[in-house]
Amino acid sequence: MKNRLKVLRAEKDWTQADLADALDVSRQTINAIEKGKFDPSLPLAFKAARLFNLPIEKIFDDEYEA
Amino acid sequence: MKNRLKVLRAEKDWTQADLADALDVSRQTINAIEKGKFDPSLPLAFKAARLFNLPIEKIFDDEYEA
DNA sequence: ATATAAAGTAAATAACACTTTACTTTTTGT
DNA sequence: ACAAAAAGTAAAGTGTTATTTACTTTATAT
Repeated sequence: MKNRLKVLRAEKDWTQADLADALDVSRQTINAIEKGKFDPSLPLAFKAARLFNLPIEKIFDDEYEA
Repeated sequence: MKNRLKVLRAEKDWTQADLADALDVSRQTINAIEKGKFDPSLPLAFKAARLFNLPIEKIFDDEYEA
């Protein structure tokens, strides 16, 4: 699943480590999600949505298949 | 995490099995999610949102802690 | 150019989403 | 009351999300 975390981070001038701290996950988790290695859990997606004050759908992009 | 699946199902007069079929998961998975035993994955949440034509936040309710 | 910060990557492990099978309890209809 | 459908529950197993530690590569600043 694609996401706009890198852009949203850039807008706030945050490093991956900054975002990781804000979301209470490891820096590697942020990196893996940004690189599309795996999808965040729903609670983590909610946390990101609250942090950026955006709906989940405006951060994560589920281009649906079948 | 709370959710409104039971109500949304009722509005369409669907059983847990009907919803499970529509979302391509097992009936037990629907039951467990409805009973709050675990949270759906983000892709499954997106699928439910599409099915009910609602934003994720209108189906799942993450009352945030800390 | 070189030091430093940031980002990328990888392996091992832990935690959780989801499945299958199977059984019990509750609800609904006649 | 009774049968049938729906919902609830549980255990064992699989795959994925997320963690930690640690190392390499890329970007930034002086």
